[in-house]
Formats: sequence, structure tokens, C-alpha cells
Amino acid sequence: MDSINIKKLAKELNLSTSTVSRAFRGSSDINKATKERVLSLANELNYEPNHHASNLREKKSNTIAVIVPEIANNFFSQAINGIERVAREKGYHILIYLTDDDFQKEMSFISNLQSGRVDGIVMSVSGEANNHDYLNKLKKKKIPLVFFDRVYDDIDTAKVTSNDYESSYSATEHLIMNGCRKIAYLVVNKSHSIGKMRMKGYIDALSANKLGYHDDLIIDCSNDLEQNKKIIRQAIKKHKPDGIFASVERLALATYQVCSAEQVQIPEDIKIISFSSLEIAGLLNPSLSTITQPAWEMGTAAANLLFKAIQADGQNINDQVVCKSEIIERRSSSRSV
Amino acid sequence: MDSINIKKLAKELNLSTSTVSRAFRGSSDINKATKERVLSLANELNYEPNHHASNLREKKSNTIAVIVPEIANNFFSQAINGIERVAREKGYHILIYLTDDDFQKEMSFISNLQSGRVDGIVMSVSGEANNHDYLNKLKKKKIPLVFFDRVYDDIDTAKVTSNDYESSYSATEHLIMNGCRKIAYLVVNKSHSIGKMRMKGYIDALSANKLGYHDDLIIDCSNDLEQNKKIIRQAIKKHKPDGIFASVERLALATYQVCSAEQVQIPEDIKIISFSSLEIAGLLNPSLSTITQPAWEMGTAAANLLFKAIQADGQNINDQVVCKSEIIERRSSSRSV
DNA sequence: CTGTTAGCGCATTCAG
DNA sequence: CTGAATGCGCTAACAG
Repeated sequence: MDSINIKKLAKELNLSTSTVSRAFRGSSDINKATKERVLSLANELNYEPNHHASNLREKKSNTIAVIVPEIANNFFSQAINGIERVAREKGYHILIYLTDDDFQKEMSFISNLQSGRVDGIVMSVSGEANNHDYLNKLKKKKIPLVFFDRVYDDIDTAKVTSNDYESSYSATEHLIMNGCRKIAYLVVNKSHSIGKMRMKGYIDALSANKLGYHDDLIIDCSNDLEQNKKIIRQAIKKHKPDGIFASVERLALATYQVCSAEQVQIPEDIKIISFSSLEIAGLLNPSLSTITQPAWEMGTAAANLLFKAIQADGQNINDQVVCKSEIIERRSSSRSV
Repeated sequence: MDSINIKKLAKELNLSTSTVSRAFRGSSDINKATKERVLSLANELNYEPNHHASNLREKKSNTIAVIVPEIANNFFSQAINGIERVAREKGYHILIYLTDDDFQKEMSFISNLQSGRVDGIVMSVSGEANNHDYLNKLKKKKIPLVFFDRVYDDIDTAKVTSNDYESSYSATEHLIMNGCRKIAYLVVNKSHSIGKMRMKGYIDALSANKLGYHDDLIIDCSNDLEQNKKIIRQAIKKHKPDGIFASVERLALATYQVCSAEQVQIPEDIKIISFSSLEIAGLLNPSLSTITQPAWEMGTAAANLLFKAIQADGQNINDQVVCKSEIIERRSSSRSV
């Protein structure tokens, strides 16, 4: 009754459904006048071709999935912004999935996405130390997959990362140059590909500068703010580092809070540099030195790779794109006077 | 060939497609043993029921759309987080649409969503001073709509907002109590429902305190940082306000940058308070006094209203939920000593 | 340029 | 408890 479909529209116009359908597809095989007649009535009756029907018929969804650990996070929201930009240009829709860093959720999302709901997936992964076989099923279904930022090294697919090793190395050297001799490394998950690369840069920079590294100074944190503050407070009290390298933004912020509460002066008592996509790092007290990944660009790069694969009929590709992070030195790591 | 469907699965099991289908639906009308046989083979063959086919058949999509002006924004990303939480619990999928505050895009998204792609829409609107008739078409299609934060007053639908008027009033009074006599109001779009409410709170608080308001102190800004800095710099130089009330986070941050560049001391020379969802407002230099909306709660509230409508068979509802913002006084607005 | 026909994959009557 | 048959709304041959 209230629901309009192609049949009714056709009857109304004394046309066949195929002609009506043609009016909506790019198909040039149609008289211009009738096409306009169709579109005009369609517009009037507020008709839009049913998405499920055409997708069922065409075996494609014009939709991609974006799977990320979290969204209330500057890096990811900026990256999604970039992905959106590319997808929208191609007329694609975007489904968002948040894993909360829960590997189970990731698996369940992926498994559900085998249903033809999407033509491709962009993902920043969650559970490193696991079996990633479930991802190979996607290949069989010709659903291309592109990793960005956090990747699984053992899966052969397109990846967009940043030059984490080099940035870590440089950031660590920067601290050393500015006088640090005992630099702690704050990490959330050492087994993540990213955690590993960043840590390696840190360690190599230490030994290149004859500082060596101590297990004690690798501080394992979590995703919980209060817990992190506690861990960091203890680490600072116990080991008295003169420099802190935070591998993740939230750990630098937790450190700021701890230092402020404990009256530890930044950068006089302790210098800090951190991976961070915070746009207002310069407004913090003191301004925070950052290694900033090009989040938006990484998003667009990942999306572009995905569409390349989609247009290649779902053939998975394995391009590897590495984007350069920028190190911005601010007061938190400046040389004490 | 490689694509598995219900028919092949049925043949493989020597069953009819209907039986296989029943195994996947809640339907109790099936032998437990056969059900397990089906599910087990399905799992092995990596079969997932085709989403478009079942949605076409069932006339529902298990998907909702979230339309917001932007995503790289603390308020919206936290709100989306809340929406996601509720939707995921219900087994729903989430499509994201970013309008970039462009009314044309908003209209085009909405029109496209008539295609049965979604069962409902949560939206924070973009173009106030326009004709909103296109939204009424959704009702005819029984696609419920819930506004949150930014709403159209002339559309009769469910809305989740925060107590903007009261918070603005209190925030303004707070500045007055702390000694401000000449308070500028920074706004992005005066015609937005929100812009209006917040401004009204500001104006009423001024007059209640016998300060009256001057057109000159209502500073119209944009979404472009550099432009805003210019506007704010000029306003400060010309009118020398001793207080600034930013109706939107980004304007407060622009003000910080201007003050820092121009050597204007906060809070000594000028006090600032702002609507903001920045979690680290306390770490800024100086720490920023904020009016913080319960973004996550607003998201969950909106999603809950939407599902209420969806479960009522798409009957639009018009519940009005008002969430309370929290005013957090920090150093940026503190009384000078 | 247009109409006829068939079928995408699944869920649901209706029989049995 | 299971199977056969029908159609959700649309598109793409294939004729004409």
C-alpha cells in the first residue's frame, strides 16, 4: 500500500519494470524522454530502488566495513575521516565495527561479514598472539582486506603502516641528545606488531648510544586510566627515569597526570615524548613533544588500496604502504637550562 | 563454484533448503540433531546466510544509520561510541555518514536511505535555516528518526539534547562571579537550535546581572582554524573582553592559541569557559573550565529511543530526553588573585 | 529503444 | 518435524 516499488512505478507509467530499472542504472540504452519521465515520477513518489534487491541481484553491496579497536581516539577518528572521504567519492557506504581490543569480537565481526554484506574490509587489528586463520576465509569469498596501523605480519594482504621503527629510534635519540640517560618505555601491548617495532627502535637507539636497556624500564600498561596512573607512578618512584617514551598517546597523558599530582616537573625532572595524534599537543602544560602519524593519509591510503582490490574483482592485493610520521619537538622534551 | 549458498548446503546434507533455513532462524520447528548437523557443516564450509537475500525477504536490514557533522570531534566520537554499544547489543550494524556540516549532503544521505538500507536513523543535524520537508518522507516509509544534540525544532520526532540553556546561563554567571564584566560569546552558527539556546542562556545571565549585552561581543566564527584565530584576535584587540564564553570546543582552543601568541594571560587578562568534551581539559595550559555534555549517555539514549521506535514497527515516537551537562571549573576561569 | 523472462538467495506458507 | 512451492524487488540477457 504505502510501499512503492519498481512494479508499481512501471504500471503507473505504462512501462515495463526493465525500462524503469534502466532509468536508474547508467544504462544508455533508453530514450532520454522516458528516462526523465521515470525519474520525475520516481522523485515525486519518493521512490528509491530497493538496496537489498539490487545487491542480491548484482552480488555486490557498495559497502565497506571499517574495523577498529576504538573510535574515541584521535588517531582512529582521523583515519576514519580519511577512509570516509575516499569511500564517499566512490559512492560507497561505510559500516563501523569497534572491537574494544577484544579479539573475540574481531573474529565474530569478520565471520559475520562473510555474508555478502560488504565488498571489502579495512581493519586495524586487535589480537596479535592468536591464530589468524579465520582471515583467510575472506580470500575464498573474494572479500579483500586491508590492514592499517596495527597489522598481522603473518597475513599476506595489503598493509598501510607508518615508519614506526625509524620514528621510535629518532625519538629516543632526541631524548638522549637532550640529556636523558635513563629512558623508560611505556607500552600497552608488547606483542602487537606496532608495539614490537616501536620498542625495537627504542632499544636500538639506546644501544647505539651505549646506554643499553633494562627490562625494568619497559613499563607494561593497560587500557585503563586509573590502573595506568598507578603503574606509572610506581615506575617513576622506583626507577627514577629521566626520560619517558610513550608508545601510545594515552600513556603520555596518564604520565602528565601522575607528574602533576606528584609534583614531578616536566621537562626539568623528566622529559617526555609520545606517539600522539592530539591536535592540541602544543596547548598542553607543558606542550607535548610528539611523534605524529599521518592518520588521515593512512586512512585514505588504506581505502584506496581497498578499492583497487575491489575493482580488481576482489582479487586480494598485497601492496605495502609506509607513511612517514612527523616528530614535533616541544617543551616536554626540551633540554633543561 | 567457490560460493556456498543454502541450496548447496542443503544438497550436501540431503535436506531441503527450508530445513537448513530453519536451522539458522530461531525457529524451534526443527529437530535438534538435524539443526546441529546443519550448523556444524555450515561452520565447516564457512557458510553465512546471505544478508541481502534474507533482508529482502524479511524487509528489514538490522542496520541503522548514524549521521553526524564530523567524526574527528570528541563529542561525536564519544556519542557514536554510546550508540555502537546499544546497537551491538541488539545485533544491529551501523552505517556512518559524515555531513561536514553540509546541508546538501545531509539531504542526499537521507534520500538515499529511503532504499530500505536501514531500519532507523540517528542524526545530529546540519542545516538549520532550510526546509526540512524531506525528513517527513521517512515517516511514510516507516523509518524512525532520532535527533541528538543538534536538532530541528520544526520536525516532530524523538530528540535527545542537553540542558544547553541552563548550562550557558550558569557558565556565564560563573564568569561574572569571578569578576568578568565584558564577556564575549564565541559562536559558529547562530541559527542552529543549539547556538540559539546557548546564546539565550548567555544573554539572560548577563541581563540578570545587569550587564546587558552588546552585539559587538557576539563573535561569529567558522569551522576553519586559521580564520577563527584571525577573527578572535581582532575581537580581543578591538573589544578587550575580560571573559570569553566559547559555545564550541574548537573556538576555545583557537582562543588559547591566539592568547598564547599575543601574550594575553589566561585567566589574569581574560577568563575562558567553553562547551567541550575534551577529556584532557585539565592538562591544558592553563587547565580549561568546561561545560561537558554527557556525550556517551546522549548516544545511548538516542539509540535506545531509536530501538524503541523500531520495535514499535517503525512507528515514529517523539520522546524528548534532556541530559544534564556538567560544569567543571578550572584555572582558565578562576578568580584572579 | 522497449518488453518478456528468469533467477539472485533466502524464509515462509502449506501439506504431509 | 520436514519438503515443495512461492515470491521478496530488482537486473540482465534475449528478443523484437
